[in-house]
Amino acid sequence: MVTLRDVAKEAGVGVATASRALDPTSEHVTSSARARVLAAAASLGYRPNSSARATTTGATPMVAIVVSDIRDPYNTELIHGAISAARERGLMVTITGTDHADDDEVRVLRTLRSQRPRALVVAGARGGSNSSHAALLRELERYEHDGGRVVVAGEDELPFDTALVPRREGARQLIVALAELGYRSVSLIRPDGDSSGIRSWETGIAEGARQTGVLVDHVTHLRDVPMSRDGGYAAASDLLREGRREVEALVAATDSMALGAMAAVRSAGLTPGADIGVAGFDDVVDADDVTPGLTSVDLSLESVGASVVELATSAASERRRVRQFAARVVVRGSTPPRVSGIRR
Amino acid sequence: MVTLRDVAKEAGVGVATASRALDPTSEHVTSSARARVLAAAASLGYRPNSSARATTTGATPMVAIVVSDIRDPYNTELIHGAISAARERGLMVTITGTDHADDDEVRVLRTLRSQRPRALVVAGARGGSNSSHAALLRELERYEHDGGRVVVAGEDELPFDTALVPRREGARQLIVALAELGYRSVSLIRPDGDSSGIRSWETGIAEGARQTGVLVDHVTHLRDVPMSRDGGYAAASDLLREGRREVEALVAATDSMALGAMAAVRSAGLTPGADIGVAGFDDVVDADDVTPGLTSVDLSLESVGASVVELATSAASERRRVRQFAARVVVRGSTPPRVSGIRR
DNA sequence: CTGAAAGCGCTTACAG
DNA sequence: CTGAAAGCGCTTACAG
Repeated sequence: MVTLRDVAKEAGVGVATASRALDPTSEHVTSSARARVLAAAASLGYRPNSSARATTTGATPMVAIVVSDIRDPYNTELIHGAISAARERGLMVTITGTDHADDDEVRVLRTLRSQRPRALVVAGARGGSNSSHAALLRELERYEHDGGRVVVAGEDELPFDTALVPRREGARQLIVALAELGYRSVSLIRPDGDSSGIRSWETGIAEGARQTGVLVDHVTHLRDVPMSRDGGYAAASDLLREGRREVEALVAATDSMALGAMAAVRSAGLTPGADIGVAGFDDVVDADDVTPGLTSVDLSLESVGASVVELATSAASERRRVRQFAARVVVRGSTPPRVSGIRR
Repeated sequence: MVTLRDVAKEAGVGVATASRALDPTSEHVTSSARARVLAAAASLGYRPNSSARATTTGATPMVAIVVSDIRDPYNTELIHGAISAARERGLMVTITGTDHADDDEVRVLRTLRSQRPRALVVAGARGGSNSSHAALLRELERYEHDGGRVVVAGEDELPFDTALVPRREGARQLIVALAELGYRSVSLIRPDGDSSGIRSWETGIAEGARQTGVLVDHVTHLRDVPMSRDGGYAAASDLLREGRREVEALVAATDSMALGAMAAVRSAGLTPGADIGVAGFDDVVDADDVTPGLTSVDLSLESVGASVVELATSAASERRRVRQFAARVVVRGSTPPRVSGIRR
């Protein structure tokens, strides 16, 4: 491996000068010295050893992102925004998946501390026990205490700089949009367990309901269902079997649950959209590819991802910063206009 | 930050002993010394500085993966396999996206060399010019020459250890499956441009055709279409407009193109499946969520991802290793059985 | 088995 | 502006 020493020798300067010449922000170099060093570096194919640089300066050019599952398009969208923003700043992004295990998250964080990343990004809404929450918090605080930066992407639930996913606002807008389409009564399809993301969504739904007068059936599902396509299918099946035909639309907490609900509607011999509206949340599935297209809410996840990197790299501020983003309802065929509560 | 020195002092041993005690593979430590060091490390919350370790040993605990677009489920599946395998080995995975720009890939690789990752994984089939291919190859060889490992995930087109995505075999099996379902004549929907991935797919299709006697219409599309849903829509629309009604199925190079093709079939007033079969490739979309479900080919991408890490971490072998994986056709409603060429 | 010492490749006061 | 030197936090022969 060619080292700074080699470059310095080749350029006929000391290693200190070579180091300065290679640092674009350093001004204490004659331009001729800089030119010679740059030429030497190029001809030798020199690449600074960033580990060595990191042990000297204490700062790594990495931002570490912890997500539950890297296959989830929700996370992927966010990560994509982060990678682009990181690249603009000459940083690398490291991804770790916890596979949904809460305690694993703590373990992963501990491992990550070895890396001394410039910032640790925790993505996704937390649910789960208070004890795991406390353990997580302790680990993150320890990290910040050691001079690292912690940034949260998702909910406003941890005392660090946060890029907020606009779930509440998005859910509110969705109900408003449905009201404008003529829906007067909807039923929620949601996973069980208590996650902050779901809470935000419900809060937004309730706000929209209050604002528009839309009736929201906060039915407790007959069985516990997971946040997945199958969960949506199960919950919607139960609901339809109960025969709550006064419900004009199923409003699901995620797109995948909504897709499951659509399948359930079909299994019940009904047509999604025409007979009963279905709406999702997140707009990450290729909602145009299902039939009918799925009405959903775009949560600006790419911007959230970019913001996370911006927060991580900007000068630490004395007070906690919280970034807001816009949500946007995307109406598609799964929620056609209704005329005064009567099926079209 | 607490350092090894602090741990050693706390445990009442020298820093060398502390280092050995913390290394599970080192045997030259009394178990009592080790116990004291471990206790000290735990109570101090010590985490080894992996940059420092890396500058000492020259080896980083990172595997860097370069993909075109991190949002592509194809890549995501592969990355997920890699992350899991990496975690088992105590390694981290770094992701970089090139956003499909070939020369960007070279630039990214150059940046990555600074990181000195244990291995560089290049994922995805290459297309493009010979010049960019040459530049890429040069960069990778330089990296290997410096003692790094290069692993390719995708096609057999670069002279490094390779985990092969079973495109050829998968395409062959698909045609065989279609033949068994009664299809006698299919038309290909493929993107233009010349990529090794598409070439493999076509080779497999041709093999299947030879084996089964299925007629493959290697029609050149009327216009250039991209490898996307819209591309599939455009190509299929042209084809249907031409009125090649003797074609019994559209076989697309990717799932997204197939979804576009399905939409085109519908726009033409036909029903996908019942009137004309549609098949995709990769099985990464939630093919169950479209109606009818999309017949596709599972390419074992998660295994490919895991294999990449295995190749990257196993002892370097004097000869190049190529790993093979199985493909599996998943038949769904978009290709119902046909009775002797007559529509059911 | 153990510790002092050298060395990994950088950066950055410190004196010229 | 420039270079010799110290130091970042580790690991690992080298002598006990």
